[in-house]
Amino acid sequence: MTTIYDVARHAGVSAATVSRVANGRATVDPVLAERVRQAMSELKYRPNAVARNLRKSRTTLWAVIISDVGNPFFTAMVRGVEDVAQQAGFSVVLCNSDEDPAKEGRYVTAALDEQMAGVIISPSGRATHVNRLVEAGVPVVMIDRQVRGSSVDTVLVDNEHGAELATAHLIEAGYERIACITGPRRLSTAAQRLRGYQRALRAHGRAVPAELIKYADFREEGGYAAMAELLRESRPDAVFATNNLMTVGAVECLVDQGVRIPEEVGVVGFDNIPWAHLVRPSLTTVGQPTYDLGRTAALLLAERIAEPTRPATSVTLHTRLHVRESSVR
Amino acid sequence: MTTIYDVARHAGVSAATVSRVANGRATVDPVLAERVRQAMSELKYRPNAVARNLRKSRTTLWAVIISDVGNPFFTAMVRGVEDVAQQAGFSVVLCNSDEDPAKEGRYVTAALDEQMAGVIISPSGRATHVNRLVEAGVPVVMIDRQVRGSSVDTVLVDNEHGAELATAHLIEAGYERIACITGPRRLSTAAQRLRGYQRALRAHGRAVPAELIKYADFREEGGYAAMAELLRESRPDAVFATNNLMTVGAVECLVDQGVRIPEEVGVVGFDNIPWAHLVRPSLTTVGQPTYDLGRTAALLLAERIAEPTRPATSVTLHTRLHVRESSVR
DNA sequence: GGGCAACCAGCAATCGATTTCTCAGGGGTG
DNA sequence: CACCCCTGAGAAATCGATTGCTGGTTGCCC
Repeated sequence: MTTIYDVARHAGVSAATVSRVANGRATVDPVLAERVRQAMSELKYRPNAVARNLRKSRTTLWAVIISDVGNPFFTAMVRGVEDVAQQAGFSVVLCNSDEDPAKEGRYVTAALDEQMAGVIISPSGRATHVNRLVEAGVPVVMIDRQVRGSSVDTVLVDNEHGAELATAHLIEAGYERIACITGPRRLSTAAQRLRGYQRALRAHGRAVPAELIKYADFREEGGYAAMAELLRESRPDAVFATNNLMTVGAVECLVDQGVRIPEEVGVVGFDNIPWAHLVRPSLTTVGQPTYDLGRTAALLLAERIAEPTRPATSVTLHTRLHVRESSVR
Repeated sequence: MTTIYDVARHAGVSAATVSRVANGRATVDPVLAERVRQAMSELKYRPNAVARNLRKSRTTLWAVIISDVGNPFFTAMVRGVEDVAQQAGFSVVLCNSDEDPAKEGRYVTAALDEQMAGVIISPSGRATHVNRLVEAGVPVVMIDRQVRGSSVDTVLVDNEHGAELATAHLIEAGYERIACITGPRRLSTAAQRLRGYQRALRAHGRAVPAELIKYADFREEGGYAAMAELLRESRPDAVFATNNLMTVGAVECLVDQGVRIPEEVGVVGFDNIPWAHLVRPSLTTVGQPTYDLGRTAALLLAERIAEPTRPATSVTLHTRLHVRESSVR
């Protein structure tokens, strides 16, 4: 590999001058600068990023810690992050925590050790890991989920409102026993969407029967199992599932058991489901602006890096109900 | 941040000794070692990975360069890579080339600058970028696609065979005018799958009419457009699409135009399609062992890092035809 | 008891770029 | 004409960890 010293020798200047030229510092004689540029291109010089990182004690990498790379919701988000990062001169390290706080912790540690320039995290539990980053002075943005006890930039959607719309829609479509399959209690999205569901029921003068609420794991299997339990125990005539994978699981269960959608059971899911319109019946969903969620988080992170002391802001983006066949009988 | 010198001072030893303890070198007196460990935990010492990287001139990061994070095929693969990487003590940087050689080139440059320990790449075009890595001595594994003119470890599936099975299945199901929507000519997967299609036709004594072959872009829109053209120009009664997104696009087009599947047009797609069984009619696909593709590539990369001079190997995994409703009338 | 080997800790060099400090030289001003 | 200021380039320190080399100590054997 050619180093800055090789270039310096070749151009007949010192390494300091080469560095100055490479970084666009103004204080270099144009003639010398040209000679340096010449040498750089002749030797195909590329600065060693690791050495630069050590000296500057900061890299050009962002860590994006999400809980499931297999979930299209998160990858769409990552795409938004990546596009902004690229623009701003950062690369994105994607980390998959699998909803496991220990794994999340390991990635946070790695982000600290590697001196990442910033972290975008969809926290899978308590505030501990996020706080470690904050305490170390690493710029952080929380995305999709929030966690109590940390004041950091946050990008969310109006979960409660979206869930309320979805549930109200089912009520207005004439369903009576509307169940809710929600996610792990520790996740803010699960809690908020459940709250929206409850609020809609109350607003329509309905009871909120505990047996119609199931806590699952935000995965396909969990949705399937929860739906199976519901069918066995309390025979709902509609179900609101609080994320995409659980919606798919619930539908699978209904199909397997020969329950007709939407005639016997109406279905609404939170999150976009890729090709929701190809599934028969097509699925009614609460759509989220996933890409923009990522974009916004990335923009916030870039701003925080530029201006580390400014107060934390929280951005809420809007969801939209897409009514399709699965909820209209 | 506490450095190795802080620990050394606190434990009353030299930095060298701390380093040796931290790296588990045997040549340290157990008493001293214990004192060092004590000091490390008291000061919450974490070695600075960047400094270590500089000294060792190599990191613990792998770059995985794929052409579409939005495609579940690639993310499933990444998951396989990640699990192995984690085990072997590496972190994964996910890079999205978007099928754009220029963007791919930028990521390769970044991988070189950052001294990544290895690269897994699904090359989007010519050999140039892969060769830059090889020439720089960076361990590389090609995945999913191959590129001529580079001898590097490769993990593929039996594309031609899978395509042949798919096409033969359509022939045996009684379809007469079987079209093929394939991907960009420069991609080996597109070429091989097309070849399998042609071979199956010939093996059954069929002509291979040029008007039934469309080249598209491996994306949903491309599949849609190609299907629309086919319907307009040459009225096929079946279609074989060579990747998942184009299959979805083709089906959308058929649905939009009110063409019944499988009665009027039979459909088989290459690649798994998430929830293929929920789509009505459920889609017949050539399934690939995506997770294992990633796993295998990661294992090869780990081996090559351990033993850089061994000859390049090429692993071919097997596809499997999943017959569902869309191809049986 | 002396000599030699083995062991082990520390010094100092090193990785490659950045940046502070220093100093030379040119130009301007009194 | 002398002095000062300013510009710009180079020398050297620095970031934090690793590692070859050196030399002191201990232990074993004759």
